Amino acid sequence: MPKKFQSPGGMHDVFGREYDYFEKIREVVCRNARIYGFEGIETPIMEDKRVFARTVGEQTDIVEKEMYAFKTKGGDDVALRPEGTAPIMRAYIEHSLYTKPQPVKFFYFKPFFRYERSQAGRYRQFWQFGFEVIGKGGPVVDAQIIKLIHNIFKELGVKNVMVEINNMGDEKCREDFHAALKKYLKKESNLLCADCKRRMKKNPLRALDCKKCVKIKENAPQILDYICKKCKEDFKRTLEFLEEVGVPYDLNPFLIRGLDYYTGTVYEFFASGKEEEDEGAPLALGGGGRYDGLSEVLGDEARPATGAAVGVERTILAMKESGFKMEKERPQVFIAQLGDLAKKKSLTLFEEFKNNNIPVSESFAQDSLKSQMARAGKLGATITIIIGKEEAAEDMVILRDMDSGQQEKVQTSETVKEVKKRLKEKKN
RNA sequence: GCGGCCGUAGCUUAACGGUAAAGCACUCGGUUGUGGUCCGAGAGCAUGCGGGUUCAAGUCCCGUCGGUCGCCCCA
Repeated sequence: MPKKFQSPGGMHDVFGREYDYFEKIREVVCRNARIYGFEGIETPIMEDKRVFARTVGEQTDIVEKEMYAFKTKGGDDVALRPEGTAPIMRAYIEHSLYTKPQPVKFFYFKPFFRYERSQAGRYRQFWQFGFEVIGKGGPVVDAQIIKLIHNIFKELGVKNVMVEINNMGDEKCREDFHAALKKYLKKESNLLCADCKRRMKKNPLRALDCKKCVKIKENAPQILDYICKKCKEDFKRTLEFLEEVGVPYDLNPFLIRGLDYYTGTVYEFFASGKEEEDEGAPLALGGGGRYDGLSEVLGDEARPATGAAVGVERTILAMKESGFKMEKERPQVFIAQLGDLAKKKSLTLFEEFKNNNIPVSESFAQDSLKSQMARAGKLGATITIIIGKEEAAEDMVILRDMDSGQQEKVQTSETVKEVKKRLKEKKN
């Protein structure tokens, strides 16, 4: 008995309705990205492992336990990309893109890989779209990317999108804050839940984001009191720009991003979907921020940079929750044929429609008219062209209005013209 | 990596420990060449996989793989 194969764990086939969602999002993203002056970029699906280890952070879960890393036959350590920013920075440096007019703006829409237990909106192969602006930056750029993503969500019908924003400070001010926070947490450790006590060492910042440890937040040192003048000024201006373009945001002084390369302003997008108080934290749709230090980690000069990425599967979840209706593209015209001569004429006619940019469906592989009509009905065709033996012989076709059932014979040569006319009438 | 729940046809679900069913979907019919309704028929390598208990396992037990939810973390 043949064994049935399954797709690898946490990875899915995308087709049918799901594919329609993907295509819709891709279309909206690409169009908006172009308008905002982003160019597309494709980087290899894998990179030298160090590209991620150094940038994302050796201590992060992504690098420590979630990377699909392996040795090639040649002995190179490579990893399937777990995220999109580091590869793009690598490409920027490798191709000396700082010799281009700055900043360089890239967008992408592609799959990423992280080896972890799958869960709602979390897969081992997942898709993200994202934007990166490298070489020249400033608060206005951050605000514009947030606005861009906000627009995309709006166009995709995702309701109740919330932006949470914070400033993590640059490396220097962050260090001061970390020290102060650690000291505080140590002193107040009796307020911490068991989980937070455990993560004290590795990730003390998480305590501030913990739902159980509410009390600890009250007197905790705030990052915003520790960041330097420049960070503070940048942050303030970003917020002003956001107000200018009408993007509502929540200041979240406890927002922390999981990747090491972030500096300064950071933000995450949430869709608050159905409000159910005691449910877990709403799923983050995406996030981003400044990463001015990244280029140096990869061995280049300092380059101001900022970017954001959004999860496609999570966006689809949010679209569905928001009641977004995927309107299926229905064929307007269907060609049904009967007999060999009619089949030949159908092929020619099909090409003629194609040349006129009118999408046409067919089921040439089926011979019985009945099943072809059934197919046309199922697809939702507006007009069906029927070419029977008789019609083929006299060089005519039947146009059938699928709603009213009315039929009319026209010359084969007039078919496209007549169909166009009818479709137009239908629209009005 | 850890814990809860789940795994029967393409899909949604039945089956007291005793012959594995139904609906939807699919294909074909309901006389010569006409769909979305109706009627009929057909087809389908279905109990995820491997062990165990039992006269007998879809059903109970163990393992494993997958899914799902949560933890961790994150998109």
